[in-house]
Amino acid sequence: MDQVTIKDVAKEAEVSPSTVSRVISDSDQISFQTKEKVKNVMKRLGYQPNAIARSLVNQRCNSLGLVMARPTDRALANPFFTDIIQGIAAGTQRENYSLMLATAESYQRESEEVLNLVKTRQVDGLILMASRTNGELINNLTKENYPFVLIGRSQKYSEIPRVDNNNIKAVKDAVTTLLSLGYRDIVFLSGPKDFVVSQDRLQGYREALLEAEIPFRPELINYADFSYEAGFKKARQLFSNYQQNIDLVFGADDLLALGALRAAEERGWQVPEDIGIIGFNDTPAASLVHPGLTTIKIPIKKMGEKAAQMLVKIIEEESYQGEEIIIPTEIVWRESTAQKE
Amino acid sequence: MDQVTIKDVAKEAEVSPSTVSRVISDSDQISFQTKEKVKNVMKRLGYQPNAIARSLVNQRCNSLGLVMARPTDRALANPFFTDIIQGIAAGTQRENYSLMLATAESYQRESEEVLNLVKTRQVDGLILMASRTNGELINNLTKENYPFVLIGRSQKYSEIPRVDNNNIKAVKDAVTTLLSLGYRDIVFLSGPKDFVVSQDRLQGYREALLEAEIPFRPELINYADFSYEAGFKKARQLFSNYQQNIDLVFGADDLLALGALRAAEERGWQVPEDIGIIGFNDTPAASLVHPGLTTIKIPIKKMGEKAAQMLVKIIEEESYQGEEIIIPTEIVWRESTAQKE
DNA sequence: ATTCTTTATGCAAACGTTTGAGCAACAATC
DNA sequence: GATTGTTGCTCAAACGTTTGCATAAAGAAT
Repeated sequence: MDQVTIKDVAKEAEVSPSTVSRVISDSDQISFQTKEKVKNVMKRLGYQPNAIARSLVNQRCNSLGLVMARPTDRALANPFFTDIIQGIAAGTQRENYSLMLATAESYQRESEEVLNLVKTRQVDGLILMASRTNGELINNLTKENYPFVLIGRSQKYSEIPRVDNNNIKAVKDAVTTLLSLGYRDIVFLSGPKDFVVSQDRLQGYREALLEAEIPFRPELINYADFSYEAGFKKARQLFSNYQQNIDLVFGADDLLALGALRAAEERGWQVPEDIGIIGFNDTPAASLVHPGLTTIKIPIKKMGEKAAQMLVKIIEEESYQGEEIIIPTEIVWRESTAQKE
Repeated sequence: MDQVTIKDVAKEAEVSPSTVSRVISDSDQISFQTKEKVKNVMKRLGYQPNAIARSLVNQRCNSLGLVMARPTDRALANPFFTDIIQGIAAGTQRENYSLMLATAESYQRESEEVLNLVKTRQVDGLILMASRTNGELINNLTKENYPFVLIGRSQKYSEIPRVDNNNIKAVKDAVTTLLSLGYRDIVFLSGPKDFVVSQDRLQGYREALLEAEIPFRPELINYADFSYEAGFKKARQLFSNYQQNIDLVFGADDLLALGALRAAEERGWQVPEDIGIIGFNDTPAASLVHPGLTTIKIPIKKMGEKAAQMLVKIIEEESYQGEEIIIPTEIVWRESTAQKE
């Protein structure tokens, strides 16, 4: 319980504290014999350098901060949350840093938490989730030249260290492939308009149609919250309005797609025979439902790892200012889509 | 970027650093006028006390450590993980502590990570997940009187600060109710034998039968990994072996129950008409499948909060040694079970 | 024998706080 | 006018490290 300090080790080994310190850092100013002697004592006493004291003199604490809002829209945050944290934790660890996790009740308070961490010097840098991240905050951090990395995309700030996936391309590629499978009348079930992800995914859809020279039908674009219920309701309504003229539902999130799946089932439509369905994110549930949901998988964990890695590099390498890393996505084909004859 | 220190504030306010410090702690040794003057300067310079320096002198860093293994059995960890972290984070924050998150690749390395955090004094106390937590580790921490709280239950060590739910009672109550609904031949799909949760849940099942004086049929007890696939395979096999003689499947985890649901569907059995199904944990997917899965919900988030709260109390109150907090569970009735006529 | 290098170590200051002890200045008591 | 008490502040040590500089010892070069 009582802490063994460098002085205890020094006394026991009959050297000065500075010598012990230099043994720890494996300085070549210390003779082999002394090193051995000191190392033995350290082991015997179970000595571990006090990280706090170290941080104080080094002016660096070897820890990264992750700030996440934990608001009510749990549905969106959930699968993402797990993987992103795991990834970041893994990356952080690999770089021999610690991870401080701060959460905030709201997006607004998120900034306060961030600033608190920063100002009190509890972390050397920050990983921020882009979802709706406060623009002012990012501005401030940039201005102060404070190390940070963004996960995701913030519309207003493009020249910023970040790791992301290309939502536009992911959807565009998927839709293009779906068109080649024979689908033509594709409903797009988008998330809320004010999310950058929503806008990007929708754009991918439009670009694919444009390229394939398929006329764009505005009534097929629909907005809903990122939730199962919202997807269900919207899909049900769509199905009854346009039943003759749609053959696939593209959900901008798996939850939306799962809602649509349920709506199809309710209507007695066979999936994929009567209508195809595709989602986004490869939520765990996507593989558990029946038929399995075709979806687009983002390697979220890897994104977290990359972010941590990049942040450490920004912190440690004076000249490195960060970059934009785009992680490729992948379509996971399951039974909810098929080749149309 | 450059840090504003207490000395800068002192100089600017024409007082000594100690005075500034006492203003921060709102000591009554400082006059109202001086306090105001100093506070103004602090605000003007944007001063925030350096947490590291503070920790060094206080011998306390105001942060809690959470160590989690992130092994391959992602399925089990997943829904739990999210909520537990959110809860712990919320609790930690409310107590004005920070949260350090360390993950380990394996259960074995979990101990190393823990000891590292502890020895280097990066945290004031630990929250441990019980799943398979290393017994030796717990022994050591207890012996050293190092503050920690366990979430879940470790069989060997009962007199330990922890927050948990009562798995035995939860299952027993559920089974008792199910019996009263008319179910009688209940398959129990257990998790791996070496998990304490598995054993407890199974025991709840047996106690309920015993109390209702229903003969125990050993062939109805089956073990599987906590996974969807394992549940599916086991259930499929059971269904073909005992199709006349079972009317409900109790999955010790939602994934197992979902697998069983799928197996029933494959066989063309109607749920709940032909067979009832119940799970455990109220995984997000439980409400997304059709029919909705009846399940037992643990308020995981609340458990995390309680754990954080208790840990802080242990740290701060000399005399308080912690306690055992049992959080009640709740049955969530959905369509996969019904009153049998 | 003297000076110069080299090697191995110790000294002391610094990092930014907190806090017990000390001390002026003034008021209250006799 | 001396004594005591109170108020409001400052001084300096301490927390456990790291690191630039000084220095002692030993050997090499003159």
